[in-house]
Amino acid sequence: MRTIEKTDEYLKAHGIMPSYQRIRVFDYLHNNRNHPTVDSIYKELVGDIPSLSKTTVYNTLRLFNEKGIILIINIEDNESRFDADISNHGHFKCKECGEIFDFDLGKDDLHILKLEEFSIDEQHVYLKGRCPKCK
Amino acid sequence: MRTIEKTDEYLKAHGIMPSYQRIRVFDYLHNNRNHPTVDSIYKELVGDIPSLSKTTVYNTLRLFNEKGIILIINIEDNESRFDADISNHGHFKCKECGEIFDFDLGKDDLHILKLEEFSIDEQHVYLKGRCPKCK
DNA sequence: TATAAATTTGTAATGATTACAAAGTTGTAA
DNA sequence: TTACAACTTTGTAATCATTACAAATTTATA
Repeated sequence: MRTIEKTDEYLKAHGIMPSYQRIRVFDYLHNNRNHPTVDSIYKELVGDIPSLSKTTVYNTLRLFNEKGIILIINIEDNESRFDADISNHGHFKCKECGEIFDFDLGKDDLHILKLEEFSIDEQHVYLKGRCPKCK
Repeated sequence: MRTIEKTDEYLKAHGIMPSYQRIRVFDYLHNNRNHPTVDSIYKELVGDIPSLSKTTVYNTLRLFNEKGIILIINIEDNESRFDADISNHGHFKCKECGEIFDFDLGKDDLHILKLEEFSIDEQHVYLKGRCPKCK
């Protein structure tokens, strides 16, 4: 479990003022790698922070993404998911159980060779199918 | 320009009853490879088909996707786009001009090697950045 | 302490998508 | 041809994630 002190420094180092709500949202993402939605983050935290507003969760996640400390995962068309793991990796969603799995992306990035004239900021790789358990 | 007769046969061959609306929606997608949204498809066709309903466009596109003759592109989080090119390719969106470019995907699919236990139905690769013109 | 700036909060608006039922169309069998 | 069933289209209303906005609260600064 990441301590409050460490998150405090981490947010400051990325130009984010470490308010209590922001620290709690980041800690939740850091400790829960199951790619939660806004709603699940809110529902989990509002028990501890009764005053918490869903708008604050939205604002906070947008800020985190702008500052580059989280990724937004749009593997579903109706709801965004969030990931504190900002390393270069892809996501697999099982159509049966709904779970989302991480997987490494080769460093080769063959397709980028064909896009030399383009400058690439973001890369999203989404796979869908059945996981080993559901197959 | 694809003729109505050819589209008629193509839809039938994929188990889709070729109504006039379905033919027109498919022809539009086939002839316009700029990854249109529901709204732009609707706005374009309703001039020719005054009775057209946006619900029909939604229903038609969902059916086409279920039958495997179009792809749904969710490179944007707020609106889906549609593509009659069902070959294995990725999409690049320019953050400046908004245009979406196609690019080939290597057949190697390195990352899939690490997912041998998973069965993969769909693969989506979305890149974002600046296109050559806007860079 | 006082004041300005930043953050949080609740409510209302937005907008894409879906649900649903009525109306219209097409196919089929007698 | 006619009647009936199945399918398709249409319009309206509902859904639901997200955003806009302004008031309230908290924090930073002088």
